[in-house]
Amino acid sequence: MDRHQTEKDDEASAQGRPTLKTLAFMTGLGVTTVSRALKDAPEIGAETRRRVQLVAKQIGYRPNRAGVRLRTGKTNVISLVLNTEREIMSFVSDIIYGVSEVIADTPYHLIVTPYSRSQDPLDPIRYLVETGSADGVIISRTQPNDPRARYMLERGIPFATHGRTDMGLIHPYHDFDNYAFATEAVRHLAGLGRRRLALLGPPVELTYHSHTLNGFTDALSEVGASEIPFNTVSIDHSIEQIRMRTAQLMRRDVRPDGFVSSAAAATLAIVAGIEDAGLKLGREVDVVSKQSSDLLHLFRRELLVVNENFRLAGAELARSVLGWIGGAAPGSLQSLSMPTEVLAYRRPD
Amino acid sequence: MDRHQTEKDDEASAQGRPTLKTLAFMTGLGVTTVSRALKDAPEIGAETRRRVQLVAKQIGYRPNRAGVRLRTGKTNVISLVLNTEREIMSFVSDIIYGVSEVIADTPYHLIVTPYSRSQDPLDPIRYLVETGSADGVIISRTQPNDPRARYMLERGIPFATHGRTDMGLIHPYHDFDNYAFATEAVRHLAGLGRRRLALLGPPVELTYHSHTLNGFTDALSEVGASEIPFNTVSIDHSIEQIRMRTAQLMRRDVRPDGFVSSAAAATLAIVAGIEDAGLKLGREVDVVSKQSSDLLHLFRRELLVVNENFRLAGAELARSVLGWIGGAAPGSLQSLSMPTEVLAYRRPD
DNA sequence: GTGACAATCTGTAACGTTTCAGTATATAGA
DNA sequence: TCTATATACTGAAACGTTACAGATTGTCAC
Repeated sequence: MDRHQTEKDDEASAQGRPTLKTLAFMTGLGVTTVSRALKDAPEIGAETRRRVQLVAKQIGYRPNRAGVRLRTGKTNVISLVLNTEREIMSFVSDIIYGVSEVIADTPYHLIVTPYSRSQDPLDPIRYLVETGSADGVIISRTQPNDPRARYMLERGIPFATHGRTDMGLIHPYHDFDNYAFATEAVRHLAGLGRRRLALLGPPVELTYHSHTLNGFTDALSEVGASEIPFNTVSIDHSIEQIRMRTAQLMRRDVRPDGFVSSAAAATLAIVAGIEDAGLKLGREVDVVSKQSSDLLHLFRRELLVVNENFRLAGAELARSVLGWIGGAAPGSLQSLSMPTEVLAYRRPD
Repeated sequence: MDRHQTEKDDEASAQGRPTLKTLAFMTGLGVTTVSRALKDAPEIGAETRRRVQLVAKQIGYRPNRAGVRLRTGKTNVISLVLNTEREIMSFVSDIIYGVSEVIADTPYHLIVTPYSRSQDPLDPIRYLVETGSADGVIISRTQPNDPRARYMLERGIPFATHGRTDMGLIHPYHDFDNYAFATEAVRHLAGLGRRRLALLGPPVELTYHSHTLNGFTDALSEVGASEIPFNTVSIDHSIEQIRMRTAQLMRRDVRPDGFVSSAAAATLAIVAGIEDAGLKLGREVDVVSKQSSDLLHLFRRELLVVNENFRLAGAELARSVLGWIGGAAPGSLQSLSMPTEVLAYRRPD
């Protein structure tokens, strides 16, 4: 009666990582029972369940990921897809930490899937989907009509986008309200008496370009200010390019007396350009900039800043993907983060 | 004679991702033969090999990672272990890209394994080793006597450290020559007539603390300058802390007329502190700083900078780990990166 | 005492791969 | 013609897990 074991079970006592077989041997149960007991299946007796779980904890049993993955197809992997050339530096670091924070006490691992300038952004996505390498995907640099989102939606693989799309398709996203950022920025500049404003925004292909631009122009007409076009560059351009163009612009007859900038590094370049042209921040011109870490006010105290929290974005995106994987409705996994009011660390008076 | 198949093989034609079975069915060979043909095993006929590889390419066969991993234990994963609180921002981003660059055309995936302040740094390593989650590991924030390196060396898992250890144990590393950085920095400051120098270095527990400090003090005596102690803070401290301490220091009677700073963000804080005390960079005091992205000269043109290339570090570290996995001698996988000469973007004259 | 039924537990097969121990054929040597 | 050997291929087993389809109890109504 207590001789249930087959001869093979004895091997289970061999050293190495404990498996279900080890647990089965130790508890005198079958591997099936052990497997089910560990996941609280209903047809397992309460005492058995407790016993198995106790032993499992004691010997530090951890399910073999390859075994689970092979059998079930579940990878327990979230992939973060990043552009290795154009991504904002602090974005990469913070979003990774945000994601990590959320998946820390889940069985999920985070894998980073990079793609470079030259590649079709769809390439890494195709790879992930075709090889079934991840249960969920996070993408950034979202476009209004984003082939990646469409592709993943078609294949039914859970994902979340940093930034919204505009294709009439529903999927999880997290976005910063760049419309609100731009309007706030313009209003603030107007409050300082600035009347001719220039915008250094994201590149046209990204969705938040139009969000930012719309906020900018709407607020311009609201406050009765005018735009000095500055769309030969975007925050994707090099520091040197932006600096040079800014200096050119500031040497014109009609030059802006205010800037709105969508990224901190670009703001450094704008300020350098302004100073190259012999003008002074806070005197001839003011700049409102987004930043993701609290450093711009050290750069020039006259800078006006709005904070965008990428770590929070990472956490939200991770929560969204996990939610979708867990069966939640994609439409319920969308979030928008509001900008803080414009922060002036020290206004000259 | 052409009826080798068992009844089961017919299933192979079912849709879904192609497997070895699919290939075996299509080529009329056994799965073993296909498996061996794909990895250029010697006992496979030349024509068969070519035929199998052609078909495999045509239908886009990709080995199932879970299958390989389960059978062989090979994960094809490199894990980058990061501290989610203390890591330098640009370090995270650049090192990831550097690693990605190297593993791009290998079967390896990069997984990011985070740990937080509260945790024992050994925890994530133990997890990786115990669960066999990675074939190779990259760690940063290396200490002279680093329990993580010792642990991995004992278990025989390939790894590389960013920074050297000092335990008499041999393992791959990549390091920036911080001794050379500090000596160069001091010499340059001395060349500008600076005589009382302060060092804002890494925290004491990291190996490159003493490298930096030794370079600093050695060069001090070489040029006959003296040290103003500034070791109540390190580059790990918050911007606010560093700023405050710097301002305190600069208001003393004997204050430094030169700083050496090991990190760009810390340098921003130092400069802010200097200016808080009513002094001017380039006049009363000069600062030499390491930076990893080319932004400090925009901040204050008087800053003197030395570049440390983290992307290259990432690439080197990845190459080292892959090399070790591939059977190279750990001692042959060590590299040291020399600092550029101190760059002054524009010296006031 | 029998049958029905629920409550627990179990072995087998399969996921895709590689390794092991072969098998079949051809070639060569005697 | 026979044996030995090299060449080219093969099936079965195993890695650790879960799903499926039972199997073994005990309880209860009749």
